[in-house]
Amino acid sequence: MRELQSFVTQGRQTVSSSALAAALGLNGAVVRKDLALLLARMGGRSGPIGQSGVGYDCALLMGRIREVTGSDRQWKAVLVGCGNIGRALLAYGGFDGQGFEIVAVFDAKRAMVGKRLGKHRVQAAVDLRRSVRSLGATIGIIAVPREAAQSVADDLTGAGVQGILNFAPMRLAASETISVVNVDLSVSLQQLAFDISAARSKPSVREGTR
Amino acid sequence: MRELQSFVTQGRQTVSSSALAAALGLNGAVVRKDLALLLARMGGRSGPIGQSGVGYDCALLMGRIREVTGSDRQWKAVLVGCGNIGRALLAYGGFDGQGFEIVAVFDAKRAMVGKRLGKHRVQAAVDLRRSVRSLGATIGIIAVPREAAQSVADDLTGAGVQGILNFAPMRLAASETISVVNVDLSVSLQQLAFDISAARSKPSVREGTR
DNA sequence: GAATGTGAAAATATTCACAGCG
DNA sequence: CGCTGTGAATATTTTCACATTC
Repeated sequence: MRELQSFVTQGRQTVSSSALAAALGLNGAVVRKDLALLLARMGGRSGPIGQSGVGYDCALLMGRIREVTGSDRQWKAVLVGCGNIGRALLAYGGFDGQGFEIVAVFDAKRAMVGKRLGKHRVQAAVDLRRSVRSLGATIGIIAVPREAAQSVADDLTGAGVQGILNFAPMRLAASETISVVNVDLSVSLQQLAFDISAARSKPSVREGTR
Repeated sequence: MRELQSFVTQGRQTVSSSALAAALGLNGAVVRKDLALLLARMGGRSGPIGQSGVGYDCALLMGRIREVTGSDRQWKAVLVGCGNIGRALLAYGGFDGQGFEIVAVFDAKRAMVGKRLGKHRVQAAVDLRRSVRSLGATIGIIAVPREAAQSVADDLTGAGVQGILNFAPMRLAASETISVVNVDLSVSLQQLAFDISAARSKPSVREGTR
């Protein structure tokens, strides 16, 4: 999506699989196949999306990708924990543009409850279930210390969220019906240390998003 | 490493590949093969690490993994950008225990320079190259806005870091000799949205660390 | 001419299954 | 016996290559 956007920004109407691939450090066939596979997920028929001899219409392709990845919907998320990471998330801002909105903020600490953070008033963690339901939030963001994370995850699950973005450095035990994505700083740092070490022995590159 | 640690905490001396696999939601053979492959990276001979009929010695295995992943070394990192994410990283703390230490903090904003954040005094971004060299830092952490990220990456590269942990929402163009790990909030959220959407159509679980 | 979509081929990864060891 | 280490068997992913379309 980012590369597509940058092509659009450059004023391009269409882009070829190989141009995209070059920008991403991939093989053109990968892009074509991934696109075909991804779009095949779109329930019914969406038909071929590229045009022989021309490439892909950037705007059209972006729309289809948004659709199939769920980025076309509006996702309501609740943030649990407003320590440093929580506040960083609130300040991050880049969510709205992507269809994500933080609709409530919770914290277990008495001292935090009632405080204002941006446009949010911090609520007591006790009210989490009720609040999530009444707001219709579908995503929970866990930004609490490790010790509290599992219990928050259980509360979120009980409240009926469909997915959890977990910043606590642990694997959550969660129902099969819930999607969990972990963002873990120490894992990322260790990944980097490993990549650096590996690069010393073998002269090949490694890059990835965690 | 986390699962191993938790087995140790539970008082276990040894652990079998299948016990580890169960904790990680994997197949025992995967664990054995990964371990064999990972330890094979250890330049010379390290010999078999598990014991037939018993399993793996947790402490020994952890040591070997640390060694091969570079977690046994002490990594010095410089943090560039002390907005919300930067400050969250500083407050995170969990680094020292893992062999990572933030040895300097930089920011481009005049108003920030000279301020104290924890035990660090924020330095002017202009001094980055000199400072990185004199401190012998090997990792750079980019926590600046997207617009500034590439230029910071170039500075870090010029200063001779071996790897970059990038929190800016973009792909950095970097020399092949530098390892880059990206941590991207909007990508993680989109991943979650996709997983949720996918779970609605296909009844399979998806979980991952980003 | 340029570039897609996709079978077929090659490369990787995962799983099975079992000989061998303590 | 319980469990590792690993060949062999599967399955999946990646790449190639080309007929087809605009």
